[in-house]
Amino acid sequence: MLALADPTRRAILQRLGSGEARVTELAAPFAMSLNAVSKHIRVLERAELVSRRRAGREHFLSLNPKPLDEAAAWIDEQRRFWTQSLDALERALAEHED
Amino acid sequence: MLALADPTRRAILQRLGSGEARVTELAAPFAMSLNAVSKHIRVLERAELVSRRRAGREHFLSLNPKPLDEAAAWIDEQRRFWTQSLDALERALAEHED
DNA sequence: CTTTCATTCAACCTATTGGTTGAATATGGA
DNA sequence: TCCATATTCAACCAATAGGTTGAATGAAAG
Repeated sequence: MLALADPTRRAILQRLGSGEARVTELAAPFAMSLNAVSKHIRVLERAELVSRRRAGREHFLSLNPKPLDEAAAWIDEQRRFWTQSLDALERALAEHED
Repeated sequence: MLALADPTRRAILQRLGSGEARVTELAAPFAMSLNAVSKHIRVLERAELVSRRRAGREHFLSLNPKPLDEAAAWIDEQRRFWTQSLDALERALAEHED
């Protein structure tokens, strides 16, 4: 499963961009149960996108920066491909239009 | 649905990176029916990640470069967030270790 | 024409996803 | 000690995703 595929999870990541937060805080903005958000967090954890720090009964979540770099690398790689094929297309069109 | 979420679809995109291809060609490497691949292609089309050129009974698919730039922009934006919070974390750790 | 080839359409099946609710666990505070 | 709070666990449910097969469409080739 791709953890980034779900909009709720992307929103959670975005929220964590401005600092760590507890489960309850993360859940607050959403029109769904705390349990549902707890599950989403678990998915993000399994994907190693966030990490958890327990302090008594409160769990603080924060972003884990590593996998993002991998994602960016993947996109960059793809981009090279695409740009390449765009160039080829442009050349082809130029020839055709003469 | 996030079109990039499926590994088959990512493989198709990667294949299209080296030039346009027909449905049958795209389907060949996969251990699934032609129909299944045809469906994946439709998803990629709806997401405007690929476009189709019909020539007789053959359909040629090729990459559509626009949405990739959007994706890259999104990732870059996220990256800024993450880097930021990493810095904060490092500062916090430094203080703590004294 | 009839047949073959490239592709999609339509109906169907199963596993997974994203959600629910209710109970369990464990910490904190009166 | 007793109750409230923070969180997870477990069982369940509906919708969707990804696959299948078989028939339909439409172009090419004999």
